Amino acid sequence: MATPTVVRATRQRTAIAELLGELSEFRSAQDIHHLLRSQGDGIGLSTVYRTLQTLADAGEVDVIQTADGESVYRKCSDVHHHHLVCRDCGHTIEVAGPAVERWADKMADEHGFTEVSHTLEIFGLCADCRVKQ
Amino acid sequence: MATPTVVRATRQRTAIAELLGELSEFRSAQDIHHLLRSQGDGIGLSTVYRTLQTLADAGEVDVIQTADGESVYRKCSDVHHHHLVCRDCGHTIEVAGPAVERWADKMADEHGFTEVSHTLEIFGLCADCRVKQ
DNA sequence: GCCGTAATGAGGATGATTGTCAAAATGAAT
DNA sequence: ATTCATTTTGACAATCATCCTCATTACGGC
Ligand SMILES: [Zn+2]
Ligand SMILES: [Zn+2]
Ligand SMILES: [Zn+2]
Ligand SMILES: [Zn+2]
Repeated sequence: MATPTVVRATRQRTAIAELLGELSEFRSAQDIHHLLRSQGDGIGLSTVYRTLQTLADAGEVDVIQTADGESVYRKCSDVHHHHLVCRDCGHTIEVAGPAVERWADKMADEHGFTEVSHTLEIFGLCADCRVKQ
Repeated sequence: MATPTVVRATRQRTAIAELLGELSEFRSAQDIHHLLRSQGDGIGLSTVYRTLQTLADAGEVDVIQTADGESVYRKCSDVHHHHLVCRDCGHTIEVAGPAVERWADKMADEHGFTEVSHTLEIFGLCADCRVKQ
C-alpha cells in the first residue's frame, strides 16, 4: 500500500480522461461508469472511483456536490473559477469574479482565519430547460 | 402518509431546538443525537434526522455539507448570509456581502438562468486552532 | 379522560463510496 | 520477445450516512 513511485498509463485511465474531455456537464462516478460501459469500454466501478479521485486530488478535474450530496466531476479550465449549473440538465458554465475572490479572502483575514479555501456554486434553470418547462 | 394538517410540540423537538440554540458550530445529525443522549434526553436517530430536515425545509436552520459530504446543521440568523467555518473545530462566523449576491445574480442573468440559488462557504483554520497548530 | 391524528423509534433497507486482495497489465531492462 | 518488480484492476464485501416501515406512544382539542 506504499505510495507508487511511478504512474502507469492504462486503457481505463485513458478512457476516463477522453470521456471527461468530451463532456461539458458535471457527472457522477456512476454516470461515467455507465457511459463507458455503454460505449463498450469494459471498466470496473472501483477503478472509476479511484481514477476520478486521483484526478481531483491532482486538480485535473473539479468536484462539486449535488444538493443530495452526490459528488460530480468535470474537466474544467485551469484558472480558478466557479460554476453556474443547471439543476435540470446539468449544463455548466464557468464563471469568474476577482471581486468575489478578494471578498472571501478579506472576510477570512478579518477574522483571523488562515489556510483559506472556498466553495461557490450558482444553481438555476438554464434557458433551454426553462422552455421545456 | 398524508401531510399532517397540524404540527405538534414534542419533548424531542423541544430538546433539539434548545440544543441548536446553544450550539454555535455546525453539527451533524449523528452529533446531535449523541449530544442529546449524553445529556440524558432519550431520542431516536430517525427523529433527529426527521426533525432537522423539517427545520431545514422551513428555513429554521442552515445546512451545509462538509468536504466528505456529510450534512451539518446550525441555527443561524434570519437574514441571508454565508459562513466562515473552521475546518478543525467547526467554529463558525456568519458573513454577508451584498456585492457577492449581486454578482451571483448578474452571472445567472447574463446566461439566461432563472430560479437561481447559490452556495458559498469559506473554510479555513481559525485563530485558536492555528495556535494549537 | 377520550379519541383521532401526529410523532416516535427500533430495526431493516438503500445507495454511494471505500476496502480487500488475487489476478492481470505495464514498462524498463535484459 | 521474455522476464520480472511493481502498479493497477475489478469482483465482491464492507462501511456508513440517511431513509423507510409500521407498530406503539404521545398530543391536544373536546
Ligand atoms: Zn438546463
Ligand atoms: Zn473562487
Ligand atoms: Zn478552529
Ligand atoms: Zn448569498
